[in-house]
Amino acid sequence: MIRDEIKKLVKKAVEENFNIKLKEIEIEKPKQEKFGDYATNIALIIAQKIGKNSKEIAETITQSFDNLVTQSLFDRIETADHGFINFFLSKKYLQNEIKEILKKKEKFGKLKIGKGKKIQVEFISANPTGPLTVGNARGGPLGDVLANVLEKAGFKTEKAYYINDYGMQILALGHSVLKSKEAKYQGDYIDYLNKKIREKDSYKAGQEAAKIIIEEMIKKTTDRMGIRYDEWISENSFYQKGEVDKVLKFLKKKDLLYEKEGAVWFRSIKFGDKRDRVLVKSDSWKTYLAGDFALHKYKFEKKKFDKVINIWGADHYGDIPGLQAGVEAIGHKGKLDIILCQFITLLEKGDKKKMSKRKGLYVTMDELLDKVGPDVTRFFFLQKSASTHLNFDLDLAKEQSEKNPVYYVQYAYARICSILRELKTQSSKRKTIAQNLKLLNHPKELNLIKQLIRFPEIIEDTAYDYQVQRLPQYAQELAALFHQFYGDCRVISTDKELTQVRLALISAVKIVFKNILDLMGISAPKKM
RNA sequence: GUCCCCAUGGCUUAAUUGGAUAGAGCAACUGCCUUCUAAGCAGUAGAUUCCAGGUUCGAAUCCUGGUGGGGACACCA
Repeated sequence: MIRDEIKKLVKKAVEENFNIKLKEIEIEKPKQEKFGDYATNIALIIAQKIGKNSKEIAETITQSFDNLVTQSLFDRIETADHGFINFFLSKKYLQNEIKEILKKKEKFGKLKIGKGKKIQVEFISANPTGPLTVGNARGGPLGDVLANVLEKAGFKTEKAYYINDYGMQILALGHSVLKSKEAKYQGDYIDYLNKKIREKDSYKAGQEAAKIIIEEMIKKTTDRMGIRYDEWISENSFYQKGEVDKVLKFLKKKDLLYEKEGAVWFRSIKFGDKRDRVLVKSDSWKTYLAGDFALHKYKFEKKKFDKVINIWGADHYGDIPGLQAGVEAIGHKGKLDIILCQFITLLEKGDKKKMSKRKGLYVTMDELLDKVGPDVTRFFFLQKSASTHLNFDLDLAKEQSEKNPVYYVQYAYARICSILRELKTQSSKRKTIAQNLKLLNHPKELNLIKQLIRFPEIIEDTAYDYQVQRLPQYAQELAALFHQFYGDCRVISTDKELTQVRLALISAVKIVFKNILDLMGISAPKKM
């Protein structure tokens, strides 16, 4: 990655010229072309530290790069007004990168950040008490794509769905299925389950119902969304295997449990929590948190994940300290990251209503998939950061689907395929890797290459900060640059050499499109 | 009451985590199809980034105080 190269160069230059040790250097992509392809603000940052003018510092650093310009990596390196240092990549460097991409193909962008490390992303994990709604499935595309990105970054990655098939909501489901007085859930699926289930015991009926809901409803929906889980983990299985009791015993040994008012409490205050948490209620049922401890012990010890990412709804915000305390207590501090997804507010005839399964007030993911299809659905959710509060209106989603940017991206891909088909009919044998890459001189061509070489940076940044919306954004930018190129530069022409290098260029663009679409789990149509 | 998240053109939103002139899409308006797909391209218009202070070379981003919306404060999950 050229960005890494620049990072190293700047770091070295600063350390040599100013005798400062630096941890990390930010190399950014300036918004404006005139500020170069890459830029660093390092001079402004160290100016205060060493009490010198930032512009002077920048100039000193820039001067130490003089020999590099001749190495043909950069056309020029400039210092700007405030002390920014701007790097302008050379044409030669850009042209040669095409070869690199054609050689690596689908492995282009593959990094080694996570080499030798196992990571798990757990997402959706909605209670098995009804169909998936657009609310609780919001984390689906996010988690799925985050896991894909981490895999690309070199981690050994797994995707998991945790099934809460133990506890009061299962009992409530059972009551609902049996149509007893304590029924809480309603809907057609409850009627269906009522007919199907013979079991008369409420809790057992609830467990049976949960199993059916997972198998016949939730799994089908996640399949339709294009999500393939590596593991469906049952909470109840931890009880059956005695794993929950084991964790409790372990904590007791460490003197982290105590009894109060007939319940068993966990001393989470010891780990920075504001209050202690109940693990065993006075009615002897275990709480959700107790199961979660067993779950995370399983994740870290049995499955040996070095890092676990859980994607939760914002309503679980209050549970974070308790779980983090537990993770620390069982000896895995710092290995758990939790991403909170903000809520989706349902707009119904202009009124805002919080979705509620119990009230039967929700839009199911299946409805959305029926109306707009999986590609639009995924793109729609991927574009929005997890912290965005979203107003959701099915009609608006429908309207937006018709003009969804996903088609813009897919259309670019289809156009490339179309050109490649056309070329195939014209000549059967053509070398893909061109010799005359220096013919790629048009600004639209160079801009396109600049975007291509950013692809690995997108993977790197997202692997660190989990901001998945960067992917659809990148894809749109790439598509825009391709469409512009398409407008100005004909690929197929009478100039055979030019045709050949442009063929190489669009082949590289195709590779990157395929890469990014695969990461997002969105189809790459050869025709539209 | 305490804590968390959010507020960006008419709408949906982004901003490389403090960087240079706030970037897209939709909607509106003007051009462009006898040449590889017009689901496209080129262009116009539209923003005091909720308000008021503060921190500094520099703020949508950080701090303080408000306003508005969502969420959490259980022996529910």
